[in-house]
Amino acid sequence: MAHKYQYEMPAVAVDCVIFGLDLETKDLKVMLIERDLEPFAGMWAIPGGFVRRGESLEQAAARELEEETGINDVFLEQLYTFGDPGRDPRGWVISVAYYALVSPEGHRVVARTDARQAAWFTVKRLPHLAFDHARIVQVALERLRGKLSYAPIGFELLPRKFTVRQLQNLYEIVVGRKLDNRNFRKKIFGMDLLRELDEMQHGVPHRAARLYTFDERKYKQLVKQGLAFEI
Amino acid sequence: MAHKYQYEMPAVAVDCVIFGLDLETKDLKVMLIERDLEPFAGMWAIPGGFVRRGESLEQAAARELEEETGINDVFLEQLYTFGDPGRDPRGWVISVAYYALVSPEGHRVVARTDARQAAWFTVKRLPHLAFDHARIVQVALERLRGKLSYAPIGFELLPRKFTVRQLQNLYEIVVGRKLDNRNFRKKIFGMDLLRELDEMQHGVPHRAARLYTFDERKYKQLVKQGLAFEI
DNA sequence: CCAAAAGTGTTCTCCATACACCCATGC
DNA sequence: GCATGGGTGTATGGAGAACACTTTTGG
Repeated sequence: MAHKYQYEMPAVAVDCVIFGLDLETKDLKVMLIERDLEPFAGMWAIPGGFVRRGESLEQAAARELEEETGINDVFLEQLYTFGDPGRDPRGWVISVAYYALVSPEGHRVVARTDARQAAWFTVKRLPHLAFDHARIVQVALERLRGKLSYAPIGFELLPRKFTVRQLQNLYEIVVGRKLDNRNFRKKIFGMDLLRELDEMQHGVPHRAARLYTFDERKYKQLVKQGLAFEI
Repeated sequence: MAHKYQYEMPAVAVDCVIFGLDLETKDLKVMLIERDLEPFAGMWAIPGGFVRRGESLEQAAARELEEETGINDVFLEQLYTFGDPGRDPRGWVISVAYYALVSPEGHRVVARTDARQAAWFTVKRLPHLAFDHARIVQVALERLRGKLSYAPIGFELLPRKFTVRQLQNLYEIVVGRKLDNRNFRKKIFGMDLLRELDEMQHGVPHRAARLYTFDERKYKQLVKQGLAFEI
């Protein structure tokens, strides 16, 4: 039982930075919710809440994600734990932050039934955030940028079937710099991680691009051989 | 006040994986303490304890480190937060894990005054550990190995004045594979991060090697220029 | 003078980069 | 037929990897 310890105890929350991609505007987005309770009522924040007895931290993060935004079954990874005294005006609250990567499919617009609204914001122009959430988003962005170059997590931000150009756009958006398309293709195809589909892109006013999927089996084989993903 | 929340609350601990280097035997070591309290009394564990009101998580980790091993003023970085239900037989305890890197100077042998003993163990042959500490050490090892190749944290494990060979040994020990000394020197010197001292190694039964120190100012300049450390 | 580790250059291969044009499709 | 993005090859330079001998010192 927790209360047998001699010291005062903190509350433990999980908060989740949700990243999404707007393939049209080529923007990296973060999903925020509008707080309906004090403190910071009416202000934007990343979704989160208190951990419950009997659940793991990751389960708690997934539950809060689902409850507050309707998003489920996405890439979710622990980011960092924030525990500075004074970070929450209610008292002593330690927050275990996670970040999620969601594909554009099915999560384009999130409509929640409860009063609280959720909406996507471009990372370049975020509103003022509640608590220390600006800091948390900052850390999440650094992690995403860093990890993208050595782990195949970018695919989580794309639809299941995507074009090579979309993949390149993703990297350009997150890294923040243009890449040479010939060199990019060489590298991607050289890793042999994409499965070419018979299907083509459609509904575009120009030549249709071929669609690919990320081949997780090939990736796992590659890892076993000691070869790493790198862009 | 924490107790106004409706849910039961966990206790929050910090635990710390302490890495050290044995330059003689070329072993990577972890410092463990023998528990004197239940649960797991008499078993080896990584040092840790509960966070107190008013201190940050990092302060708590540093305090526990000092209290239980006498080590202070060392590299300390947050690792991961472990919160699976059932990880602590006393009840619901979430642990924020840190890892520390200590240099051989002054911390070769730790003699604590209280009953609990602390000792260095080779990572290759650790005893059975209390709680989920084996898992925590495992995660810390992976982080150390990974981070060593893109951040200049290895110097934290060496004495302030070291030879190039000692630096190479460090990398060979942690990465677990022999490196070509000519290529290693080329790379290290090419980054221009070491300050050459007028001093030489002494007390060795063969040609004495030159001593160097890590030049943090040069490193910070390098980072500003967008150039990254890499081995 | 012998043992042991320090210190030093060159060659080759491969990968990253730079760079420009034709192709397919929708309108 | 034209506008728009899709898709393709080559040449060059730089970095990493492979590789062996001389130098210095203590004993």
